[in-house]
Amino acid sequence: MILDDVSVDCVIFGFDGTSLKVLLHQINRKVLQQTLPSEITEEQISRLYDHHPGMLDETLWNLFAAHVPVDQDLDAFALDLVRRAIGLKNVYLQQIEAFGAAKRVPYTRVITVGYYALINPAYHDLRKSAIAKTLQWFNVTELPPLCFDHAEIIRKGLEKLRWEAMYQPVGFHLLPEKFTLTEFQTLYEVLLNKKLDTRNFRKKISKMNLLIDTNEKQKNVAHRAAKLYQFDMANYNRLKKEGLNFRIE
Amino acid sequence: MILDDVSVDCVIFGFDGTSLKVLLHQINRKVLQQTLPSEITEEQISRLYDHHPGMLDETLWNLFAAHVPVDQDLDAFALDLVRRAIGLKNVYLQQIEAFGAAKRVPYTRVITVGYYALINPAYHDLRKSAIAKTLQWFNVTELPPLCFDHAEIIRKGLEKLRWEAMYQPVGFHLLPEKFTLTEFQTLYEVLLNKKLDTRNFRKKISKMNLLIDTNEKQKNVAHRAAKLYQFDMANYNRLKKEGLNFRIE
DNA sequence: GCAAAAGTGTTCGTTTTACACCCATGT
DNA sequence: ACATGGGTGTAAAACGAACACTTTTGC
Repeated sequence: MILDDVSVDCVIFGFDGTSLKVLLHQINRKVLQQTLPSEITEEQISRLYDHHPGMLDETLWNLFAAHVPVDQDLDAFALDLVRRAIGLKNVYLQQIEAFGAAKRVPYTRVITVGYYALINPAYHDLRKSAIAKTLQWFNVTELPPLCFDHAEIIRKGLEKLRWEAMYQPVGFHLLPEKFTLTEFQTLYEVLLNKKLDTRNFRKKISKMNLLIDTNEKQKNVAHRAAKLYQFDMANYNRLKKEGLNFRIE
Repeated sequence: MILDDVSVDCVIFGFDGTSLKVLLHQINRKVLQQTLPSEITEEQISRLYDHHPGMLDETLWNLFAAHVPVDQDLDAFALDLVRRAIGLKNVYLQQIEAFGAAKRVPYTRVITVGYYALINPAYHDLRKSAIAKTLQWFNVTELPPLCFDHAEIIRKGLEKLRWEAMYQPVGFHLLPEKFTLTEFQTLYEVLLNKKLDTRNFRKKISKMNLLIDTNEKQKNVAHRAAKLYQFDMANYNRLKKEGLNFRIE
């Protein structure tokens, strides 16, 4: 059994080294069946379609959304949803907030809880996803027409991501496991939407002691190869207890 | 018609000049009828009671909560709820987040959206409230046994309030319209849970240009009377556009 | 005149900003 | 050898932390 009036919507953010992207999809009945929990009946799916005509509009794009099963925790269900969408675990997931305008979905009342996920697109072969054919990455600054209030959910998600990235090292979830300082800086320039001074940025980061030098370098680049670093989660947790305040702005 | 599986829970914070308080109440059937929207039938109230036995437990205290009417915006409904609880408008209200553990309410599935409201207790004669007899302010550090996951909602609300107070001047909503710098400092000491240096605090505040000197002073105090200030909302909005960053930590 | 809280400046160390050149690598 | 991005230090300014005494008021 699912709750007819409560859904979860996931904004999946990715960083390709240059710009911040959102993963969107277009939906059809077959895809919907794979996206929703297996216990859902044909009749329930039909009802969803009757209530969400926008879902079938081929000019509109969607976030990953599904109605919440009556017996599943909200957070756990949001994780499931991301897994079904892109076929992987270990995704960093945060709740954005609840969206509850009475008419956000026409014809029926659905309150949705927004989440955002951070992934590194290079890690994920989207062709393996069950709904691969309709998946596409969009630049956050150039979104296509979106279903329902999905544009608003993305806007709020982005606002929250920016905020969190400034005060907690969540940015690492958008990078490959091993990354260069330039990649790291570019990510923050994109998130904060402003240029940062390279020397000052590097000084700040290195004083934080949050990176492990892997002693590896980039390969096959047509310029001096950059050192590769890893995020030092263990040390971050240690320092956080002692009151470290991470801040990049 | 109300949604059986979606409710709103409001944490009402107040500051009495010394410590941060939460307004809680104990509930009975008569009170519940006044708290819920008028369209709700007797039969629906009975169902609520069947599903929420904790609500009638006289040893437990509650946040202000109600199920969401099918045709009302979530934010607007949360405001209504606060008004019904304490009988006033112009309350600062923020969403905390959605709480969706499958078993947060026993016997039935209810996802709740938490909000926090900031009020100044001196302004509000709680005796005028419809549910006055069961209302009580509790220190946030000395909460009584609470219904459901209300302790968790308060904890998260407090966390969010602290966070917002550090980076946005929301603290003003907890003070009287005219307040002294000492009151303002005490508020932030309570919110941040640490002592602040008076001279440095005053320097910082005055550099922000967010206070209007009312040219009034305290009266009938057994010591030098302090100047009274007002928050300069107009200037705050102007400065925010130019990129002021309010920060107290 | 005394108790109680209001109000005020300076010094010192830290952090932030601004800024320009040499280095390593692939072609 | 050249194009491309990687990597580094220093000086000046702004900011934050620490700290003690005088003023005003009611009793």
